[in-house]
Amino acid sequence: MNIEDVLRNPPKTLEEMRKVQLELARLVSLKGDFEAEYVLGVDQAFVGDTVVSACVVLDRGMSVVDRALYVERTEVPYIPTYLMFREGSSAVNAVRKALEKADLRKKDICVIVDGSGIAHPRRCGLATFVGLALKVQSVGVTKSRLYGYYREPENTMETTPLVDEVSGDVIGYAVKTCSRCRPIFVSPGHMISPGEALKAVLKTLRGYKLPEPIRMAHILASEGKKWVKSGKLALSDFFEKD
DNA sequence: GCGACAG
DNA sequence: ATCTTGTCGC
Repeated sequence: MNIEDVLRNPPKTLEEMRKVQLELARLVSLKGDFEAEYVLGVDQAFVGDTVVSACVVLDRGMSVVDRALYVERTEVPYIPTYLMFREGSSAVNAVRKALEKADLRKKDICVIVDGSGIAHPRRCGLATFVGLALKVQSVGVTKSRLYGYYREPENTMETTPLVDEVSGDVIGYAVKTCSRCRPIFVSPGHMISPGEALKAVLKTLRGYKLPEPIRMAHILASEGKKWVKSGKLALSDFFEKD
């Protein structure tokens, strides 16, 4: 069983999904530094069960280089810890489309996803799924905690470790990115260490609560959602032009 | 049984 | 995530 099979033939029951996550978690690599030339942000918006995935490509200076939208239907409802089965396919396709448009090499990118990495009960969140599916470096960022113990960071830009509730391993960090905001949670998705995942987020912050890649993707997804509702954007084919 | 629970 | 206007505060 490999991840291509998962994308082609998605598990149907929760038990199957749980098993898939456990298997995929074994394939994760927590080695790697944040040295990519380009940072991609991925986020989703919804219109009923239609997923609108947005992927924005930025350079190290956080200037937007390219954007891509991918729209598809989803069968799976939102169930905590099983988010990858609802948004994973669309998210992966949006990144593929962006990679093709900008003609980028997987070795030169880091994908920051709006969702958990290994900070997940079975160490297999949405960011991990995207990283494994495309074999690219990925980082997960969430606005609330899904899994792990942590001490509330008190001062702006203070970071505290996110600890695995069972093993005690450091699986990510809580970061108080702005004075009067709740912290965001960062964890490695694939091919990067917890410390470097944190560096990736800190280096892409630009005065807002969320790192630029995610913030930009969120804005694009909202635009895409608007277009879908007005009929100006239809379901994507496997690979179509713009 | 009760509470927790990404988006 | 989504439904939604104004509004309090840095």
